[in-house]
Amino acid sequence: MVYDFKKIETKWQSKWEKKKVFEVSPDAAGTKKKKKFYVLEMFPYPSAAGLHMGHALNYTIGDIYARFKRMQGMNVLYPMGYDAFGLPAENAAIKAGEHPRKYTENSIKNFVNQQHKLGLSYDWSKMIVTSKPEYYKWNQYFFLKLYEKGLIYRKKSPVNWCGKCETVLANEQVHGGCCWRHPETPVEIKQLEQWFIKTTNYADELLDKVDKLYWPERIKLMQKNWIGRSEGTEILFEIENSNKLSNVVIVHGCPSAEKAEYSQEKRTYDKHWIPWIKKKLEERKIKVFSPLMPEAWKADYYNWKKEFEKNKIDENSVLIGHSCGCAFLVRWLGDTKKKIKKLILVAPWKIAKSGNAPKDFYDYNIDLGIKDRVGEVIIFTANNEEADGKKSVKIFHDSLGGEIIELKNHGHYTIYDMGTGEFPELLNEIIGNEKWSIFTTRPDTIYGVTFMVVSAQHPRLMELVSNKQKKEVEKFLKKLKGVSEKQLEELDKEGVFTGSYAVNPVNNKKVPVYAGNFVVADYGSGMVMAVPAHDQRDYLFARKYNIEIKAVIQPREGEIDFTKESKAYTGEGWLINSDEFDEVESEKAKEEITKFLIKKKLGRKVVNFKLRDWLVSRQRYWGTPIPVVYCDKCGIIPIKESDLPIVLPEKVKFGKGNPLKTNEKWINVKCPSCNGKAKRETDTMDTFFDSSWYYLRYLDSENSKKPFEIDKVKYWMPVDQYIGGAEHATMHLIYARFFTKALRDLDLIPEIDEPFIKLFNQGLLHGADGQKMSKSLGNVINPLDIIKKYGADSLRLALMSLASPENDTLWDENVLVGSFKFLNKVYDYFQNVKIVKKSDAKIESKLNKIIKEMTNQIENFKYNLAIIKVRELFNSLPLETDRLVLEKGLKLLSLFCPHIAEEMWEKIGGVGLISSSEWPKVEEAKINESLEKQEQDVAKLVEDINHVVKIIKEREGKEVSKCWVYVLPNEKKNFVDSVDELKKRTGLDIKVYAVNDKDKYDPDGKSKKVKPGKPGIYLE
RNA sequence: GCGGGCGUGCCGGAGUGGUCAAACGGGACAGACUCAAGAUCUGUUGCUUAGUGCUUACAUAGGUUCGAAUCCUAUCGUCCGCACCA
Repeated sequence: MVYDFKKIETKWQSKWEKKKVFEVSPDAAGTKKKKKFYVLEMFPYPSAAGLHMGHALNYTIGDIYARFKRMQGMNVLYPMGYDAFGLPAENAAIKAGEHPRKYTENSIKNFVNQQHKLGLSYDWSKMIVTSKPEYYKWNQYFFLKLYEKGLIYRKKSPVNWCGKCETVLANEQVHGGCCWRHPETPVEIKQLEQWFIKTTNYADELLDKVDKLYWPERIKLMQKNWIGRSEGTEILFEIENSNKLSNVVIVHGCPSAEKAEYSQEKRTYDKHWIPWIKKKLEERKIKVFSPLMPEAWKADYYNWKKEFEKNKIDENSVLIGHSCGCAFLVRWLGDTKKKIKKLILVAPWKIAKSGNAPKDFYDYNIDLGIKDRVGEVIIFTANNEEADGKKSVKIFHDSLGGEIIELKNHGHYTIYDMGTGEFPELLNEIIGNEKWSIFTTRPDTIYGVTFMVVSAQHPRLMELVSNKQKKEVEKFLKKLKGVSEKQLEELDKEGVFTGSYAVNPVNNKKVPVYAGNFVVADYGSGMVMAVPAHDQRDYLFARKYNIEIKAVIQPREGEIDFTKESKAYTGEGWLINSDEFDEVESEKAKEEITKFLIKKKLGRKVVNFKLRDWLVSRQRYWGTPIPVVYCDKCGIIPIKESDLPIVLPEKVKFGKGNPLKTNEKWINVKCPSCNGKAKRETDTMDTFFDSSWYYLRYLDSENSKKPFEIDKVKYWMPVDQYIGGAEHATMHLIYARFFTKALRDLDLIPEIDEPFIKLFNQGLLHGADGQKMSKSLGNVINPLDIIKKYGADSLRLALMSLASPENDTLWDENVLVGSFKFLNKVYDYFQNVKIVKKSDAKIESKLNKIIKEMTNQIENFKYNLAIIKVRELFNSLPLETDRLVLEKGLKLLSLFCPHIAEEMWEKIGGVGLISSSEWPKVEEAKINESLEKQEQDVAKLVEDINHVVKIIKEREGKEVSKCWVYVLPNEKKNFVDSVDELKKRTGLDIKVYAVNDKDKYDPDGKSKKVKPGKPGIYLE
């Protein structure tokens, strides 16, 4: 007979739902006294394929825990939701020719249905779906908050571009140089303007607090490695750039009105810092022009242009503008599409109403292509600049990027503001930028520097390249582009000479600067000092290009001789060839050389992190729109909070790339600031943004006024038990931890530092063949098929008995069948059991012992062991048992197999639902160990001795008279005290030794066989 | 390359100093029930001359200990994470 699991399971699933058994709230009657407990599983990414076995495993683990905590009397929040945005849905939808929203909704429906069938005890009233405006509105809200706080910024940066996805990938989404979704597609490096979140601001806290978490050690380790803190020294190297700038052209601003003294001869209106800078540059034999613009106070662009173009401008020119001169230069650069080396804007102005030049001089659109043609952009401004000046800085910066330098009390940079015509900061920008910093953890090897390497991906690489080497470098870069990143990893260390030299600050030695393929552009400064004698990478590079290898660390033992050695010496030792630091121990030399450099203002101690800022822009449709607009006049303007949410347009045309970009209707908006023409940002957010705070939204999922009520956060947070796969060890868990801290500092949530106190990682479930479950291998087991054939209870039981949940395991059909058989047995038992008044003491003892063990095991996720105990219990229950024992036994089973437990509970007349019943308490008094334990004492020993004496006599016909007894040290006393009795009862001369006694006599090695409660006996 | 995990009987897997020839499940074998099969139940499942037995066994080789599957060292195999982070 097979029990009707189908009927039972649907019956109880609908009862639970109807009675809202699992719904909770922080203020419900009677729950105030209860302790809260928040159980959370990593929410799934809904796909049309539906639930897979890994999901089933994960959720069963969480469900058992939630049921356990509930029965223990806690107010348990156990919610479920869907991480519904993202590329795969968009791609799948495109492929299927339907809208991603529809695709996602269908997938979710399917998931919900399947999760119900598993008997999971979620509070469905709290369900969230991240692709709904009611959810992502708050993404946009948080984005604005973070932006306000300065935690979000835009930066042009080399990004990982996947040609298949047609979007940018986070560093974390690049695996082995390829897209994580398309392992065969190598990632290209593109330079794009991107939104970043300053996760690095929290690097220290993220690292420090890892230790406070009750997480699996390996996950903590992965987090630490990911954050990758390393202490070292930053050292300034002067670069002798052979690529001298060709000329400098300075454009002055315009005066408010014509005055008599504005003459060519007197040049009054450019008399700020311009004469001084001109003089300084000429001293250095740098060609400088500062044209005097015709009718400066009228500022006609075309007249100015004519005058300005009398100067020859080329790729090595530096252009400097002051005030409205900046407006001129930027317009001119857009107009002529000229390439230049550097653009310096001093106190720029672009606001027509307050500028001195006519309106049309300012009102033009900035060409966004300028930043690609200008090597470097620097903007000087001041803390006490006028508001419109500051606004202008923002407008220029939004379009041109570059660096903003804010000096104190420089106002509008007139001679009246500054009180002097001297402007050394500017001079420095023109000629003195040739100092590059590098990061090293080995300052002790600085005397061994024989070359420098700058990353081939470095944005400022070309500044270092001399005209002579230009072709070589470009050839090298082209070659690099040709190989995929994947190959690049296996590639030799390669590079090319840039034509520049660096000067070693400790001994003024000139060393060549190479561009290399093995230097990471965005770690440290993107340039390294190379010490081939003591760094393996540098060593290989030096060998390849025949660069000098200079040993500066002498090992404590032996010598190194690079005519013989084939690898660098990276160990410790004492210094050689290092001037005054000779013979200093390398560890000590790190300190001393750093101190020396600090003193000379050429270095400082720094901490570097591997953690990068989080790139959140995605060029795809199916995500949260980033809530900003681009205004021609105002630059980047965030959308007003009251205008949220920015809803994704429903009608979209999918073709190449981001369909938002071509949606004219959606893109064109009015600027929230000036009401002028503006365009929407078309990038959407990385879906990790959604999952970084979803655990907070569950607490108040219906709230339309706020992302959540703060009181609810206070009550429920932090998550007490988080459950999910190790695949999220770095990305999701870092972002979510960052988010919690950022929201805390924005005062949006109370003082909660960490979102997930405890984390449990379930192991991977492999196919029966030991391979990953995958369609192509044909070893996928669909949970729904199993439920149909054996029922959810059997599936849950089998999944939990396969192995310890934290370990990887293999799917085993036999275990499933065994589980099913067991449940049938249980069912049969309850059909036949006779309920009596009192149970056997042995059973009571066993039950209580099992309750005790199981409570512990479940608390620690040792579900597989707990199940063994349940089986043991039911296998030993006699057909006559009392109600209490049966009820308690069923409660133990109910965590794993809730449906059959409810059914049997009802059958024997249990009160209410077993799901809402109380977890059985251990009655210690009923545990009677002696019922099971075998005693070992003196009497038993006598018996054993006599037995052996008898055997020896029978076998060998020998009489024995002496006996050595060996016992464990801690048992010795008991036997030594009874020596007389032993002698009397055996008639032998008995000596008792502890096994570690030195003077024992034991030719047979019997003492080695001694175990607790089992002495070794040697007879003679 | 760096970091982490794992390696147990025919199989899946417990066990992390002694009560371990090793839980529990599956399989296999034998028995009971049955005309028979299935289901169910019981027993056996390292070797053994049956002994308080074993120059037997927890990847391999050493070591620590009275005693090691368990601790240490090295090696091999395997899986995972990061990957040129200076």
